[in-house]
Amino acid sequence: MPELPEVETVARTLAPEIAGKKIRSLDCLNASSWEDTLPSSCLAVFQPKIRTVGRRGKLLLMFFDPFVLEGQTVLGLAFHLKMTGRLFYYSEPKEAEKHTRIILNLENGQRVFFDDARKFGYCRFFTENSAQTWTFWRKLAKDPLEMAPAEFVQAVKGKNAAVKSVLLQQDIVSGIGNIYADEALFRAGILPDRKAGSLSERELVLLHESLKAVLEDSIRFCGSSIKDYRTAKGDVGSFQNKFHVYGREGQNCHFCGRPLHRKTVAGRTTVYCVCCQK
DNA sequence: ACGCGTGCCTGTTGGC
DNA sequence: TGCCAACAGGCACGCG
Repeated sequence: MPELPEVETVARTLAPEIAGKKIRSLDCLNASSWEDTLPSSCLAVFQPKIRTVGRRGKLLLMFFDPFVLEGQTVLGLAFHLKMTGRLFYYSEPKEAEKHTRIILNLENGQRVFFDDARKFGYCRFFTENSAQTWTFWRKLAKDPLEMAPAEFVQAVKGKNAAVKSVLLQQDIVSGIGNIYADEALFRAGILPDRKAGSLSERELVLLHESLKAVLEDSIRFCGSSIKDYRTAKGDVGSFQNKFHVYGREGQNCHFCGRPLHRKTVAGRTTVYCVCCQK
């Protein structure tokens, strides 16, 4: 399940391959994977050059030379990988695979595949007025790496929901999913079902530091490959070998040695240590 | 306004 | 061995 470190890794592995190249066309093999009222066929008309590849929260962004269509200034393509989405770069011609949903045809036969077994992911344009026309885009908050400590404290404090639930809300803080929520809460020594509003200023600052640390550590290891996630070059990440809690229910805590517990918080499987987290 | 439960979607896993 | 329910979970949506 690609979260911030995985999307960041895909962006970093994709950028050197496709930056500076023109998009010739887009093939949509599954209608629901193209989530825009503007037609993807306009790419074949404008053939924009990709400038850079970036990330906003868990959205992967391809910025290209803007063009105007139906009164909208199109700035680039946004991909949300959700759970099983993958982006692969191929320098050689390649047949679509079973789960290939979108193919981006570049110059010289090079292509980018958007594969997505469960079809939760999507691709669409982002435009100069996405803040008016795209609710998710408008509400998407900064990620922990972009936030100053005081910004994080301000965003989270006073919320009545469980702190884990708050961490998963992309309009409060972006980029975090089930894995990094559990890992950061463990590092910070905070129980996942504590009400966010019950956390002290010191705990909130520690949680922010823990989030930044776990996200940066994971980026260093090219993200976590549980099952589906790969880099744009098809390589696995290795941060899954560094997990303290995620997927380790019943196994011993790396710090105190006691078995880790599991419960549902915010509707998600949650693993934690009753001894090390308060 | 906010928190919570449900549906979307399909491949994998585990129990009988 | 085969069947099938349970499970994985980000986000939109509807309800109270």
